[in-house]
Amino acid sequence: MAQPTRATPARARTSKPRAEQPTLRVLPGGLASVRLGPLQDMLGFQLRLAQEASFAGFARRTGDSGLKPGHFAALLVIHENPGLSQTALGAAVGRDKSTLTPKLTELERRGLIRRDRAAADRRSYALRLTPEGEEALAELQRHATAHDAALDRLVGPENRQAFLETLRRLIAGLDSDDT
Amino acid sequence: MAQPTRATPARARTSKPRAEQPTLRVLPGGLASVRLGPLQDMLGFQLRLAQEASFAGFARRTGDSGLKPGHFAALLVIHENPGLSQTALGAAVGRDKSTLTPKLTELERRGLIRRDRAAADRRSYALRLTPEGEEALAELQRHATAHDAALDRLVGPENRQAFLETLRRLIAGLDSDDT
DNA sequence: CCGAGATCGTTTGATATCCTACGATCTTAC
DNA sequence: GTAAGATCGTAGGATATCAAACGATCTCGG
Repeated sequence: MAQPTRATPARARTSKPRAEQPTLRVLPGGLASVRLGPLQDMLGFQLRLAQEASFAGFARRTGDSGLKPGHFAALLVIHENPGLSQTALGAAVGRDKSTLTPKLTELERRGLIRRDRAAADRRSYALRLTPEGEEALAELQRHATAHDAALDRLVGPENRQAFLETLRRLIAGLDSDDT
Repeated sequence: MAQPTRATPARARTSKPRAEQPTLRVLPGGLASVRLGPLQDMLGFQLRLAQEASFAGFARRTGDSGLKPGHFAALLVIHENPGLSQTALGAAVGRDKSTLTPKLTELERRGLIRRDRAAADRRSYALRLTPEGEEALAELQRHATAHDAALDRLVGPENRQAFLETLRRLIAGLDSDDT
């Protein structure tokens, strides 16, 4: 790759490695003392860590059922929009349709959803929750509510709305173009 | 901000599917009109979308080099902590050591890093950037700075610090236990 | 010293995800 | 009507990720 333009203005930023330290101890135990440098203050990096922590927290709550955040989102959207297609569901939850295929196959196998051929368009499926699906959703909803309450406590209830709006601005603003 | 006591005491029941609609049209084009229900206000869900949008935005900027956010984080941490081990790097950037193996192999193949056997512990590698690695890092740093500036504009410079701290609270608070 | 247990990096296996390709079907321009 | 093009769900390939298991090596108690 190395394109020609790479005329080495280099050096530039990234702070220096703090003059030859004695090899910097990265303790055996696990940890600590690893400098993150600029990363420590980059929104994108912290956003990733926060998202993963949230995902793990949710998964921890629902661990036993084997249903993860993604399943919850799918069941919820199907519940809210009975009869929608797989493609529409994917767009709503932000996943490619091909990613949903195996997920929905599994939810169907578990008896949580039905995939009826849409009368109006025989290529697509009309997704619906079965009674068992509604039940599973209610159960997940309980975990989700508890999880969101935990997030709320950390965010600070008084900041919740502003935080949410900031996230939405990021989502909308990065939707496929930036400067 | 607005948080009238958590206005929505949880509409408890995932709101109803709006009595049998005429099958709810999910337009062909790309659509819209898909109700997200409670998902719309869940921090975890919006956090995921925001993180993915940010990742995509960064990747779009560095697309040509083939270096993604993960590579940037790795190069930066190595730069900041020359000589650290793969395990320590993984802990710092939040990735399992086994995930880094192929990534580092590639960075080495590209000549961006060196993996010297650590004198003190011949099981581990002492990671360092090569001059080419420093150069690549500087280039990525430019993209990262631009990207973060874009995020800044969306977050609102005056909210940046608070937003960052909120993310850190979430990360720390969910670190492996909640209620 | 010496052996038990821990840790390092790798390998392998399981998911998750995207993209591209594909057959079936729908829509639309003629 | 009909044929070209778009879209639906699926299959396959590529990458990313974690967890478990493994050989090599280190550490520590005796």
